[in-house]
Amino acid sequence: MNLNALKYFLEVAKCKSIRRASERQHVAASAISRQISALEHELDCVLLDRRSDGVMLTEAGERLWKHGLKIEAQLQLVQSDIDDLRSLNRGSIRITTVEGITENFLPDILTEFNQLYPEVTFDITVASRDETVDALDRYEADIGFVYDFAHHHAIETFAHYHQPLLAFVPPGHPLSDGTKVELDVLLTHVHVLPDDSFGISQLVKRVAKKAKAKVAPAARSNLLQFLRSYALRNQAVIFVPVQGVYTELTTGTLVPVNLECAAFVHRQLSIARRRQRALSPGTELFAKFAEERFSLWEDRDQQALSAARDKWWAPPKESL
Amino acid sequence: MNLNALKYFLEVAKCKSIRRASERQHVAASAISRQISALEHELDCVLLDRRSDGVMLTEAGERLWKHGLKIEAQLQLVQSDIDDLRSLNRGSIRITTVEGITENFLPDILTEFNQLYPEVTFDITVASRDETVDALDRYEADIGFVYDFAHHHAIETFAHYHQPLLAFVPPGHPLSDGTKVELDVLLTHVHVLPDDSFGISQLVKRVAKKAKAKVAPAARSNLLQFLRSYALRNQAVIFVPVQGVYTELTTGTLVPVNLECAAFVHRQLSIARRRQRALSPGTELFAKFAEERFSLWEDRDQQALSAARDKWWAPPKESL
DNA sequence: TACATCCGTTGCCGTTTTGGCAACGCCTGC
DNA sequence: GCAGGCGTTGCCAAAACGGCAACGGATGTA
Repeated sequence: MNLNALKYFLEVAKCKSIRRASERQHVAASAISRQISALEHELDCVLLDRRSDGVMLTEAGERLWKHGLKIEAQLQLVQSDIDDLRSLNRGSIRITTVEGITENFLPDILTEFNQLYPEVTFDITVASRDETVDALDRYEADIGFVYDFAHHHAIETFAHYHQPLLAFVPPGHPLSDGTKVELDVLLTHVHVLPDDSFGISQLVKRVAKKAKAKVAPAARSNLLQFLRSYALRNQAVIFVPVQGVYTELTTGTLVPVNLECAAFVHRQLSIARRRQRALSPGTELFAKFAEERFSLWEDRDQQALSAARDKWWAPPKESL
Repeated sequence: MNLNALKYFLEVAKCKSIRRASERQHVAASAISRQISALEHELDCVLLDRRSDGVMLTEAGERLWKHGLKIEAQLQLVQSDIDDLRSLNRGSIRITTVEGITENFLPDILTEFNQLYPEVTFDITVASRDETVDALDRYEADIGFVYDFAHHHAIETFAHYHQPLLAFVPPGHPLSDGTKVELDVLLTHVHVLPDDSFGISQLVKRVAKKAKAKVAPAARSNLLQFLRSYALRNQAVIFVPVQGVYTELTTGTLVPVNLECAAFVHRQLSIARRRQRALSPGTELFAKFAEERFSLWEDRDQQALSAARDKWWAPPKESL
């Protein structure tokens, strides 16, 4: 088998077109056409279903694609594994992550990591949980960060950052003084939620349904940043873990609500990786590094939260 | 990277010589020399330590070798995965196994499997436990059978065939009538043992040491078949699981000894495979097949054993 | 129906890569 | 000092690759 042919085929599989693949690979379409013909002959099967508007993968093509991605990843690994020998630790780490840690935790640990290994560069893609999982599955990302990951045949998680779901309001909100409140009552206030692709939204709805409370967000978005800004301007309740509003919490632009909800406690951020895939030494190193930082940041979150409570919440009644 | 270059390199790594590799690959030595130079240039490292009598792998070479084997295995997998699409299930399954199941269990299930999938061929290598593990680790075998496998970073076991260790003697031996005997007494009789690379030998010695009994085999061998033949001719005790003497047990040329030893009970045969390695569909199929046959053969072993006891052992005293 | 447009394929031909051969330099053992 | 290994290099032929332009087929449009 010829690696060039495989490379072309993988590009065609991505583009679903020989012509587009030829442009992206900077070769003539005929070259790709021929290489793939040779591949088909060698494997004794038809890889592409030629249509008038491009190509579709046949079942055999799908299988070659699946293996080809793996082989491609393996080849990249060789280079970094040998580079690692000179303890250069250069190369790029591709991270796909869900939003929520992109403002503090992630930039912070990346900076810290870069101080130790300046030659390492990062390639960060922010995406939904499902897209993150897909990117890992397709070897388009080396590791990923996801919330409350349940199960996927090809993905495994291996480090956990405990991040309970909390509710926050801007200062001045009636609940900003630490008044104890149940979820059903809280939801009668103006609130915002992420869209249903977020675990947060699904969780809040599930718990609300049990409590027979009505969820009627004043705004929904696939961008937490928007929800924060909206909540600030509209005195709305926002549901996020501390990390999602860490900056606002420490600067006093958002205040925690005194909500206790058992179902919200067990949320966690995890590092995810593709099963049956070896990672480059640098990526392994970074994963370990991130894992170590998890507990540090759990403490920071907790401290920020306590400080905010102490600052904003009225002293408990029994001490009055 | 060029697959041809990698292929040459892997051959060189195996042969530890460019010339020998060139002969095995049917190309000129100069071609290989150049390809490897190119590879070194591309990876920016030295792969081979050129000596007067051949080459040695450098550390970088070792790493490339490790990855290369994996990539090679992946490539083979593509072919069989696509072949499998036509449900031909052809191709070869490479099995490395320890001795002991090579006379009855293995030929039997292979025959049975071949009746279902006639296009599959087998490549059986009998080796020691360590060699079996090595073969799996180096991708030279697809799956393996080993006894009492403990731990190896790259190998995992996934099906178990319970095979207690027993003692057998030829008919006419004083212990052939089912006289209950302890290990220390049994070892005062003439006995034979496999060499120390066998788990059997290690286990018997360990237990004997605890019982302060002396192990002094009249014969040792790395071939069970020899030990059986020797035991038969010399009225010696032989330690094996039922599978090791299944034929002799059913034909009445060997008789079980009435030995009870708790430490001997938990031995098992397992199927082993390399971690992080996908197997061809046919191999997966065969592994499942073998696993299913395990329980059937556990029953057969048990029945053969019971039948032999009923036939040879004197009735228990209390019934006299 | 005729035409334009997009697709993948094929024939031709120059370029690049690969491999065979023989000579070379090097080391080791006799 | 010489013979017999080894890997490497220069030279040249063979093979593989890729660009270009023309072609056949499918689709959409006037």
